[in-house]
Amino acid sequence: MSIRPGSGSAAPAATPRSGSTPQRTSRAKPAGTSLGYRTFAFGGWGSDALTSPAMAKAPVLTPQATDFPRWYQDVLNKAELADNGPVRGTMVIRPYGYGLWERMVAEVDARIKDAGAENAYFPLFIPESYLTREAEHVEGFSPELAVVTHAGGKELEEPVVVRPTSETVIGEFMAKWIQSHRDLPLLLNQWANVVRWEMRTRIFLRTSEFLWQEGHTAHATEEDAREYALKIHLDVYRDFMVNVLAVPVWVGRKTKQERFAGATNTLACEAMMRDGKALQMGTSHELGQNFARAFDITYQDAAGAQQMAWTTSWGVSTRMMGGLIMCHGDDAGLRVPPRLASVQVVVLVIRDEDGAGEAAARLVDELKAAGVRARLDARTDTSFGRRATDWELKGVPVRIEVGPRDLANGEVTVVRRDDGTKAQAAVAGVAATVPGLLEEIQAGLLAEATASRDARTETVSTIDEAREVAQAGFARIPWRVLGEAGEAELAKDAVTVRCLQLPDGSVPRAEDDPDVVALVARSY
RNA sequence: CUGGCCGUGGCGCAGCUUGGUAGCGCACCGCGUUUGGGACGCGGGGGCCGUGGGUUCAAAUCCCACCGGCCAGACCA
Repeated sequence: MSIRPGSGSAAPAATPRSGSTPQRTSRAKPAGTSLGYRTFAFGGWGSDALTSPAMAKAPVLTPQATDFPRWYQDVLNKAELADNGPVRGTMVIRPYGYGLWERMVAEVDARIKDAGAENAYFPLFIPESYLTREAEHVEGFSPELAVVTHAGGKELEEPVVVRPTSETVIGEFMAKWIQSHRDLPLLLNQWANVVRWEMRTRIFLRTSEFLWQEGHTAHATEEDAREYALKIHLDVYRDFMVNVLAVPVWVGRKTKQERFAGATNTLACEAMMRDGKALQMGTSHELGQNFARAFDITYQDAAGAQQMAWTTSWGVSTRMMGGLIMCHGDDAGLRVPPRLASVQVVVLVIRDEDGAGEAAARLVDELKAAGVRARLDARTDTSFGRRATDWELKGVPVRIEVGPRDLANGEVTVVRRDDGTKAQAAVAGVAATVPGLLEEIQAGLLAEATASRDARTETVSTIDEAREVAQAGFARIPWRVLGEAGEAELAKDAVTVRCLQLPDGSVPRAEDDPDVVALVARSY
C-alpha cells in the first residue's frame, strides 16, 4: 500500500512557534538520608570531579547546562531508551525504555479501571469519510493525516486514514451500541498506536507514530460528562503523574486557541522541565454533543423521548517518557522514581571473590521476597566503574554494591541515585530497609521537582513581565489582563497559555470566571 | 517551496584550500593482565568517501546536476 501525507482541507493558520532560547540550569539538591545508615560523600559525578585540575575525564553525557537538547539525545542513547526509526519521525523503543512504558501502562490502566472504564480495541484504519463528519475535527487533523490510497495493488475507492485518534470510529460504534439511557454511561478505553504526520519530531516528545491510551465515553447529561472528564483528569492523570512519576503538574483548562479539535473544553496537565520549558503531559476533553451529533449517538430517556448523548475523550502517551526524562534527569543520566522503576534496585558484584557472587544472588532473592523489583549484575568481565556508570545512566533508584572488602565486615554499600549518597549497611538486615528507602527517594524526587517548578513559577501583572518570566518557567497572569489579544501577542515569542486555573490552582468551571489566572510558558 | 549549513566504517569527526596509499576517537572481535567509579597492553575486522555526470594520466578532494539531512518561516498527546 502507499501512503500520502494528509491533504484536503487547508490547515488553519496556526500560532507561530519559534526556535531555541538560552538554557537555564537547575539548582542543587539537599543532601542527607535517614534510615540510620552511616553516610559519606564521594566524588562520583559532582562538579568537583569535573573541575579537578588533574585530568578531568570527559563527562558521560553532555551537561544539561551546556546543551539541553543534546543532553536529552545522549540520555536516550546511553540509557538505551530509544533510537530513531528508519522512517523520519518514527522511533524504536528499546527494551529498557519499553520496560518503563510498560510500568506506566500498568499504573495508568489500573486507575482507568478504578474509574469504571473498560478496555476495547478499534481498528487502525478509518474511512476517510468519517473524519470529515465533524468540521473542526477534520480541520484540526487533516494536515497531519497519513492516508492509504493504494492497497492490494489497486487504488482504493475510498482512501482510509491511519488513525490520528479514534473519536470518529468509536463514535460510529457508540451510536450502534447505545439505545437507551440504561446503556449509559458507556465508558471505553483503548491502548493503541496513532499516527500524526509531524513536521518537527523528537523522540517521545513528538513523533509521527506514538503509543497512547485513549478513553472515550458517552453520558446522558452534560453534567455527567463534564464530571467524568474531570474525574479522569484528577484521579487518573494527576494522581499517576504526581504519585508515581513524581512529576508535579498544574491542572487547568485550555484556552479556545489551544483546545482539542472538536472539543468544547480541554483540560490539561502541565509539567515543568529542567530547562524551563513546559510539557503537556495529558489531556481530557469534553466533546459536548459535537461527535454525538456527527455520529448520531442518541438514546431514549426514561420518559421515552430521544436524546442526544454527551461524550468525552482523554489520553496520555509515550510523551510522558520525555517528561519523566526531562523532569528528573541530571548530568549523570536518568533518575527513575522508585514506584515507576522497572528495576528498583540493582545488586552489583564488585569482584566475585570470597563469596561475593553468592551473597549478591542471595540478596536479590531477599529483595524480591520483600516485594522489591531487584536485579543482579554479576558481569565481572566488565569493570566495576563501567557498570556503576551504566546503572546510573539508566536511573535505577538504588544500587547495592557487594564486594569482598565490605563482606568481610558483614556489610554492603547502598548507593542512592537521587542524591548520590553512599552508605554501609549490614547484609543481614538490608533487604528489609530497602522498601522504606525507596519510598524516601520517591518523596525526595517529588519534593525536588516541586521546589524546582515552584521556583520557576512567578506571578506577574503585565504582559511584558509574563513574556520575560516565561523564558525560564511559568508566569501566572490574570486572564482578564492577558485575554485573547495578549495570548496572540505572546505567541509571537513562542510563549503560550498552558492552562487557565483558579487562584488556588484548581480547575475553573468556565473560561470567563473573573478570577481565572493564565499560566503561560514556552513549551515542547 | 525561500535562505544558511552538512553528507567520509555503527556513532562522532579529520582529510578537500594546494588532486596522487582513506585516517582518528569511541564502539566491535581475539588473547593476556585487570575489576571498590567510565580499565590497560598487544593483535585484528569493518568504508559503493550521498548519487550521477564532467575535467584530469589520476578525484573524497576541482566543476555541474540531482538526492538526502539539519537549522530558520507552517503543528500537539
